Amino acid sequence: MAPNSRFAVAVHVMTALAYNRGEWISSPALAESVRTNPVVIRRLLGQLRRAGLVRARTGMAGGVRLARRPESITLLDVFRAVEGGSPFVLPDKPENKACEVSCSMKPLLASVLAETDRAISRSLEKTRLSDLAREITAATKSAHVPKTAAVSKTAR
Amino acid sequence: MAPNSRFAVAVHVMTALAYNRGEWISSPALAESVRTNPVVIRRLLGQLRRAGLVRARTGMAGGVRLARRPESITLLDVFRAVEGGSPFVLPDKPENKACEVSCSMKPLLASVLAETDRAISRSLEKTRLSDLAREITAATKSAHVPKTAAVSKTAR
DNA sequence: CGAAACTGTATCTAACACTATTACGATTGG
DNA sequence: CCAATCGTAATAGTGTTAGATACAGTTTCG
Repeated sequence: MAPNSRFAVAVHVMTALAYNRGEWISSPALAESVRTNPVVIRRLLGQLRRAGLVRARTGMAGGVRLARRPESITLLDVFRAVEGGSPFVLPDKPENKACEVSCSMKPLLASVLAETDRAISRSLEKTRLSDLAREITAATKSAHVPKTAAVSKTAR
Repeated sequence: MAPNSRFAVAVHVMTALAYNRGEWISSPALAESVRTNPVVIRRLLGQLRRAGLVRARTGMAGGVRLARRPESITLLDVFRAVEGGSPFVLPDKPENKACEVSCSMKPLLASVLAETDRAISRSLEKTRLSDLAREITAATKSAHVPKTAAVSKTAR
């Protein structure tokens, strides 16, 4: 799979949980929806669980559901849970003391990257899981589908 | 070094060139400022050159200088030149036709990531190379330094 | 009770990306 | 001619990620 698809997969999973609000969904079911391995999903769910975004239940008929209302969870919450921090990093090389540019660079870069992070955060916090779930409902309705009705919502 | 430090190094290099406006700076000199290998710098400069941001001159006393005025180059130009596109990617797995969420996910994610990219772009295009060069001048002045004056501006 | 279906980890592997380094041909100035 | 440079190729080492198998602990249900 693509490298660094964690955020995309996390949004997919969280949206599926929001769409199936209240139900306990298993990692194999989510894995089929994402088309990946259940363990990959469980690893991701571990991060989301430790961030307080989902609750898990063990045992048969176990699975995962959102820990909070989908209206109160934004993509920024998901992003923070699964991506450590900035997608860009500062090299941690020591500065070259003989060079004026090198000596001033670190704080300069830090402020640039911090501003970029703020921009990303502001963008992501505009979208809530409830928005995405609603869009899926709309897209599904507009598609000329349900003859069999009551399709398994995620898969299986 | 840190993975994905290309953007940070590119900003460092371009700022150094803006600070030494008009002069031809060699890749070994830039490499000392960044504390990395000259070839790493030359590879990066290749991307910046193909993007029309710098000009190179071969031969002894060769090197690189900005191709345009530092006032007309923003960090977005630098970003576009060295980072392909979005820091996040969509997995290219086929969707699960039996799942409503999976079927609607790709366009949804695409629009979310596109909006994030726009936010990053708007943030980066606010800063011009001339801004950074000026900040280095200010930082260097405020430091209680020049007794020896006329320090080699980059290094060596 | 016992089988079945989960979660949560640990571990291993293969693929991939990135940095660093060495090497070499071509170019240019002194 | 010689030295310093660019541009590029080839290679090695490192780190990250997804995928996959395995297994202990938990819970439901017949």
